[in-house]
Amino acid sequence: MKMSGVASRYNPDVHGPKLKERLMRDADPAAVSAHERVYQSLRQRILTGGFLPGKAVTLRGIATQLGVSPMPVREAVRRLIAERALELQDNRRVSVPAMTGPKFEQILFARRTLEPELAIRALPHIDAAALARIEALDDGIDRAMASGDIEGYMRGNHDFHFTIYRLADADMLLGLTESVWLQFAPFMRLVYGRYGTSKLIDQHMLALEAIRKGDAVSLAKAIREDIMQGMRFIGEDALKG
Amino acid sequence: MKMSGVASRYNPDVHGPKLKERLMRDADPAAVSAHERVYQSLRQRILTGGFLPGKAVTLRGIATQLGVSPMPVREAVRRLIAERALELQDNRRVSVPAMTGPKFEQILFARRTLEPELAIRALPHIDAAALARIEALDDGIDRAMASGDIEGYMRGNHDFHFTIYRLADADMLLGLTESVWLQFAPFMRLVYGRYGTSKLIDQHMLALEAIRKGDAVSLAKAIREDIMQGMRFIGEDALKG
DNA sequence: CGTCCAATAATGTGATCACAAATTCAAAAT
DNA sequence: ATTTTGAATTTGTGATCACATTATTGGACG
Repeated sequence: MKMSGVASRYNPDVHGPKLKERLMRDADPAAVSAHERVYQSLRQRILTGGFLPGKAVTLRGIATQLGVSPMPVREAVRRLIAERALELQDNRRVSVPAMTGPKFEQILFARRTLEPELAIRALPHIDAAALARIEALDDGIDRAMASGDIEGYMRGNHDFHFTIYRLADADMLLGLTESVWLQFAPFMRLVYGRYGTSKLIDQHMLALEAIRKGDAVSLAKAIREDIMQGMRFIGEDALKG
Repeated sequence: MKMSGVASRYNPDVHGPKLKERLMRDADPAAVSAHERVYQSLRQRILTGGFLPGKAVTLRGIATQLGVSPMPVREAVRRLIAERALELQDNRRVSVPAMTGPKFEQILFARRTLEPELAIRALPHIDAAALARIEALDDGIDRAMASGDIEGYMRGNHDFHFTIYRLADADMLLGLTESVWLQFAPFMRLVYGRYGTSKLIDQHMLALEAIRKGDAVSLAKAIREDIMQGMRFIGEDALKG
């Protein structure tokens, strides 16, 4: 077995306590740690609904899939547990937590409170270039919806919102909001998986219009209604089904 | 050197890859993992201002202090970084992050938004026994203030607020709020350390009164004003000094 | 054909090892 | 006396090992 390829890829064979010949470290100055890569990978997968809630996830399993040792996975998973994206069950197994009625309601409160605020703060910083990027993202969402690409839709929707929110230059509030998204995203996927994207309505038009006019009040309202529409869609179905 | 003592305490000497004779595991059914103990310990220390912002913290140093190997410390620290209680600097060092003007303002927004809501939700669940506990905590705060016990004051203040908030039965919002507290607590300590507790005013009277009356509006207002008073105290000083 | 139960495999946790990068510190040079 | 430099130490990261605990499997018994 040849097993060459990317230099930084993990290969169990060549390691050991007495190992003299180390694998090449890429001298890239912007090199990022393995657990950071694992974290980003898991995070993206959670946000696009790649894990079934309740289904146990194993450290060694992920490690093998991602081509790293179990160690960086442990750190990434620990981080995601802290962000409540993952849950440590009583039998020490890790999984995406299930949704409950009270939790759903609290998420809704947090979103309604935080996200319009972020949008309002972002508004003054949205220049023409940023607006173009956001519009392009919305086009991508429409395409994903039309072709029934659930994963693409979810990624686009996330990027649409957070491209705006990031411009608010409010790191601390942004962090809270990211944690909230990690907690409901897996459930969006469940619902969409059942009904497809045909029933989705692009609610972003009003938000874009408000941005173009520089109208903060309308923008906040548009974001709030986008949240309410999407979450009601989940809330009606997922909790009962 | 005798080095006996608690069975679960870590002793570097007796370990090794080939070790046959393992140290006794306590058969306690409620046994908690080492990284959980480390996490709670570090968390409490952060909340009472036990770390100087910006000052680097070393994994091995904490490990030695707490009598564990570096491994559980890594997991606990990773978790605290995710909660933004600690920060990973670009040189890979970890420390309590510094306060900035924008961050302070965002924390204030989050607190004003989340904590009155938690208090309102808690109110219906505060029975006589719970009220007595909360009053006892307030007495403890007064004693700590009178004796200039900064650490005791901070712990009491945290317990006062979170004993109420926990009764809201709103885990998700509680988690967001805990992250927020971890981010400003170290700074409270800095200010109090400079001026002592003499200037502190116990703002909890109004909150207790509102609880006794079952008046949600007054309770929310009292919490909001408690936050504003405490944070203004920090904001005026810490950012300029 | 379903139900226990023992044996086996897999998993999370804690510990140690190895190494590169960062920090520290002391001696040499200016 | 201050700066520079280079060696030695410290630190974070990734990997592997060991073990208790939890799942899973496979066959014996009803």
